[in-house]
Amino acid sequence: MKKNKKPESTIVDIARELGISAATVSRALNDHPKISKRTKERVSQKALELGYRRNQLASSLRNSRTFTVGMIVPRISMFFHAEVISGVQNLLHRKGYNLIICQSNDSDEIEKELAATLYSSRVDGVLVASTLYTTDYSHFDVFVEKGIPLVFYDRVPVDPYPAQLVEGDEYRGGYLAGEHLAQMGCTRIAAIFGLLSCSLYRGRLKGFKDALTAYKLEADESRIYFHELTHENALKTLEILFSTKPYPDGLFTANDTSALAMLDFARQRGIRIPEDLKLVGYSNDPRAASVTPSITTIDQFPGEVAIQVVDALGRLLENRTKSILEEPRTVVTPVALIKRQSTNPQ
Amino acid sequence: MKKNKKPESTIVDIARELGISAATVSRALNDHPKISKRTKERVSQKALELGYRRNQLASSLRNSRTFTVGMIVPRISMFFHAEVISGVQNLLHRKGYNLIICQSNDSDEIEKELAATLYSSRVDGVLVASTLYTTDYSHFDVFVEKGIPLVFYDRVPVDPYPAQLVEGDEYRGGYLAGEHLAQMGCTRIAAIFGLLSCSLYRGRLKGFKDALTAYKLEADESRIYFHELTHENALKTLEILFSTKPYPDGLFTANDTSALAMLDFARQRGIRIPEDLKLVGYSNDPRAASVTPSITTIDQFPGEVAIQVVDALGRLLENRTKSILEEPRTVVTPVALIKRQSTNPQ
DNA sequence: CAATTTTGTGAAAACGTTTGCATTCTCCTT
DNA sequence: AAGGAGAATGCAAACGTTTTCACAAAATTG
Repeated sequence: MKKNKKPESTIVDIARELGISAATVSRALNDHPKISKRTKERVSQKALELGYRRNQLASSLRNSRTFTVGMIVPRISMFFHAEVISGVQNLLHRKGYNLIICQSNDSDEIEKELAATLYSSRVDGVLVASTLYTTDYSHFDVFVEKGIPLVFYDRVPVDPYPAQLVEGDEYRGGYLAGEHLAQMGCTRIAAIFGLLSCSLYRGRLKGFKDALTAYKLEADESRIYFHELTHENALKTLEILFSTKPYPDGLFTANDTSALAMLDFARQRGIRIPEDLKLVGYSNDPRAASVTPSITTIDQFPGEVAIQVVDALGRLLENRTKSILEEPRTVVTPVALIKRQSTNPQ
Repeated sequence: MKKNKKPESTIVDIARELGISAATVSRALNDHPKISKRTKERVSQKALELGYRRNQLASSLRNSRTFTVGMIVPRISMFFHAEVISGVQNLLHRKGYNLIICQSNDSDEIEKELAATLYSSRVDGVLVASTLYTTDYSHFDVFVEKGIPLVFYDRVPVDPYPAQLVEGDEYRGGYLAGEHLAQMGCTRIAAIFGLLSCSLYRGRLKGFKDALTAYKLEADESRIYFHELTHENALKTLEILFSTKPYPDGLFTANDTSALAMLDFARQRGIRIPEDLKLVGYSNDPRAASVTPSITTIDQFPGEVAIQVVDALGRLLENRTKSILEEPRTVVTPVALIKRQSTNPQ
């Protein structure tokens, strides 16, 4: 199937055919007020006829605006991130922006590389949920220096960084979880968090501890674990937690994958949930709703996060055209406790 | 925080500082063989010093290669698609390509728009899982005409279309499901499919019917339903299916969401699974594994789909540089039956 | 040592679009 | 009728890079 690729037609082609200048064609296509109605009609007619499509590259080069936004996420297929991406993409599309998606696979090396590529592509703005291990954010400096809108969300820099931040109310999430377990009568509460290098878990831990304190339960440090929140890691920790009596009667895991691991472990060891142990997860992963017993968890409202992220970006994009730069600002998105069977004594 | 955006430095700046020509700088940066080692070193040294980053726009405009691939999917957050996107993004990144993601939200109007935008952005290739309703594929003609690599996957054109196709083995998936239900002793087998406008369900239906026939079970048309596969729709259909005895003793749903709906319905109506009814879903959604009873389903190996898609695209991209165009070709990716509790009589 | 090849570099054009400024033409105004 | 205003368009430069062609200098050859 030999294809004779037609060459792309340009405004120059249109101009030639119509016997006018390329400048006029350009203005006509952009609905410039000084161009006569008649010319505009002739131009758009001819454009259609020749199958003309604007070359966005050339346009962007000239205007230094690409109408493209870059997004770096740790893993596209994680439920929360997939939802945020989906929301962001829809919102940006409405504003006439494209979205370049990159995933760091939670490697800060790759993250660096991606930042460089996005800069090369001269994106108009960048959205980042960084890796769990990013502590040095200097690979984003180039965007700050060049005044390119930069928004961090979810996993945000721990130390002050001159960019917009959109973060979940991690403290409240942790607090709600701890409070709920306390209210349900747990006294030996254990918890599993991710590494504290990541902003997420710092907040959750603090909120969790404060809740226990508020309920006159000392947070027992020996029952709090920190590691990457995978299914396997969770099982290992649970082995330890349930190796010596008294067993914990409440468990907060900082993601739902670990909570699901607890369910497996419980089934295998004959631990009854919620009777013997009450369980709270985090993220409101769809699986948490469909397992038996369903898992009490903290919803992060990814749709709302998407809205806030795009909103913050939008403000920056507008300000940039006015070349006013905004103060770094932090937006906190809500969380909510979703009560389910795993903490419900009937 | 007023920022004086530094202007971006260009190869011309480097050239000026070094007292050489821009052409030489360009060649040095691209590791052109004719440039002396010494010059290359001086250039890359100075580039680093000035914080130079290639302007990909200008480069692309000149070379008419953007190293960007566009991808149109119905919904980013659907499990299967999120997995494919994730795989594709990783593979493309390794090849030095960026990925622009677009979601059609299953609207063919939006799909059209997105195709036009991607063309405007002069992507080097396009990957498409079309909407459930796309029957007219002419908005992709522009890519075919201009010889831009185009790969359809998952939801592919039903009628012949001159592009590469990567589709799951839908026939086999349907067959495996029907066969398994038959082997487990079901005799009154019902099924719920999506609309037959979509390639997916045609294949699954045919395979399913053939399996029943092979097991001497006539496929009872009155027990086969077609509609958009949402939770609510499934419940409505189930109301009908379970309104008159004899009730079905086997059910195949063409996605897992509907299978989960069946689980809810069963719980509510006191139908025991698998004792009273055996259930097979499709897609191997993570929820299918974690519910009780866990749901037997068909895995589509999204990772493998990603590999095949990128492979097909890769061949096209290479051929394009040699300006040989490949015959349209169809690759079929495997599926597998994952047996779980919903069909397992202890 | 002259002739030839090789090596390294530069000048300029090109990619397709946008835009500041200039220009033409028409239509008023006094 | 001269001058001015306004409308519609054109000219040419610019965005930053790559590449063809040409050319000088250096190295090789006989």
